[in-house]
Amino acid sequence: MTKEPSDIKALPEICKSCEARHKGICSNLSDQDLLFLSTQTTIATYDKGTVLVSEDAGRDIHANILKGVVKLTKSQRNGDDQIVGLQFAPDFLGRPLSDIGSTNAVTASEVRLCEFPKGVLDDMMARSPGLKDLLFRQAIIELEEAREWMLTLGRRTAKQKVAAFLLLVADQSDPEAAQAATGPVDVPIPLSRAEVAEFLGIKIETVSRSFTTLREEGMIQDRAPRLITIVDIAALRDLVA
Amino acid sequence: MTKEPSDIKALPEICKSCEARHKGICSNLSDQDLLFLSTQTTIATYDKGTVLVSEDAGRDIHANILKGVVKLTKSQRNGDDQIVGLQFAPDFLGRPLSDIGSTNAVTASEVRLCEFPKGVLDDMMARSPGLKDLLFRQAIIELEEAREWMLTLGRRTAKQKVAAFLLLVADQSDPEAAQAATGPVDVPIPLSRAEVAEFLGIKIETVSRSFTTLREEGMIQDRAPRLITIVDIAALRDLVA
DNA sequence: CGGCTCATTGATGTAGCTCAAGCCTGGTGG
DNA sequence: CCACCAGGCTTGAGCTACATCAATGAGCCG
Repeated sequence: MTKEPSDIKALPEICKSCEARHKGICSNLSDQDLLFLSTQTTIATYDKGTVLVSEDAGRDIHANILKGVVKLTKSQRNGDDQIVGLQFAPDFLGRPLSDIGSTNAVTASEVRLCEFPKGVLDDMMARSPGLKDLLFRQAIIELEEAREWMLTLGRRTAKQKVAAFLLLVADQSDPEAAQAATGPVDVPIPLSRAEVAEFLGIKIETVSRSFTTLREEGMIQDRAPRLITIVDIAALRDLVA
Repeated sequence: MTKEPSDIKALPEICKSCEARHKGICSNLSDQDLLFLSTQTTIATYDKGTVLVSEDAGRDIHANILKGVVKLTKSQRNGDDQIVGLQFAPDFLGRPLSDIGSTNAVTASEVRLCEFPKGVLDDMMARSPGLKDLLFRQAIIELEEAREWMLTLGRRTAKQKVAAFLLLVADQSDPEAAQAATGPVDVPIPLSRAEVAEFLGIKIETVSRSFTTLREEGMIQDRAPRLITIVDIAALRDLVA
């Protein structure tokens, strides 16, 4: 982990080019609120595999994701975890009401964060109702996504699960191409096979077999390790039903 | 469906004994806000199987649940649905930011609601920030519950799924007994076998077999149709891991 | 080059699905 | 009051998708 203290005067440098300023949580802050917030934040980069939020590890980061992918997980006593969601830039990461729940957050790649100290978030929410609205909105979006994923976990075959995963990632990495009715889409896969398995509730071998089936059927092609292209995204969408 | 217009002067009658007044969404309203709200609400009772919220049926009720059980569902084009959550009194039912998502709500029993007209909720949220906080809080709680259920859907066997369902219902219908470390708990089952199957992502026959296995193992006993007793709730909890 | 980790592939086992037959329970009508 | 029927639940017999166990291959780094 490396830290770079944010320079108070450097607001434009930090925030101007920041996605969170435009699409994320900061988009609704007044200039002076943003200036104040920027004096409180720390930019930090974490290696893959770092625990960012965990009840029993006592970590509870609140931050905007600037770069990278964070996986949200739930654990059982027996040891095997379930990935319950992924977060990408410029999502807000952290538990607004941190007394509730026991979801953990772990980096799935190198991740760069813009962190708020615990407590500053609450102050800002009290001060700027627009911020609270945005967090409320994100919570509702995440709730919908979670419920949508329950469909994938409960009602779909392994092949459909992998297809759903590819669509999710495609939509994240290249929204325009993914929304298009047709045409190939290049998709970087942000997770290892083991992590995909954890996300889909199946075993790693089954993930692998599903990938090769999709490849044999011409729906996807391998470009490089961790990079595939979806040949016909409409067909893939169709498969998921 | 039957309707009873709420009497403006009858605030005490309607709200005093209402769970929502104490534990639910109304608990944070001032007396005059509550009085105003009560002039806008309608008490209504719906038969089992009534669609309360559905994007494409054009229904979008906002209400407190006074009695009964509501199931939240997601549909696929292929026709088979997934129940993604249950709601009980005195939960708030409805989509605070109704532009997001496509979850449906259908009554699983006879249900009595205290309905707000669409729009009044937004007014009240703007007027009473405490109300917004409560809705925010409920959204986060539901998000955690959804993610917890993803564990059940993705990582557990049929028997464990049924056990998890019984624990969920027990905790809902008799929290004190369900929290207790030991002792039998009577649990009314609010769903048909078909609905339980839809909730757990398994087939109805498998639900049935799991029930009989649990019965044979002495973990549960049949009391009546739709009423079982959990003989040893700690053991059941243990099973789920 | 040897020793990693990660991914693929094959062979076999099994939980849960499918298909199909009873069986209660409650309602309806003679 | 009983006979009948319909819908929901249970049980059985076989099948299939995925898990498990095990071996091999491909990139990567010391």
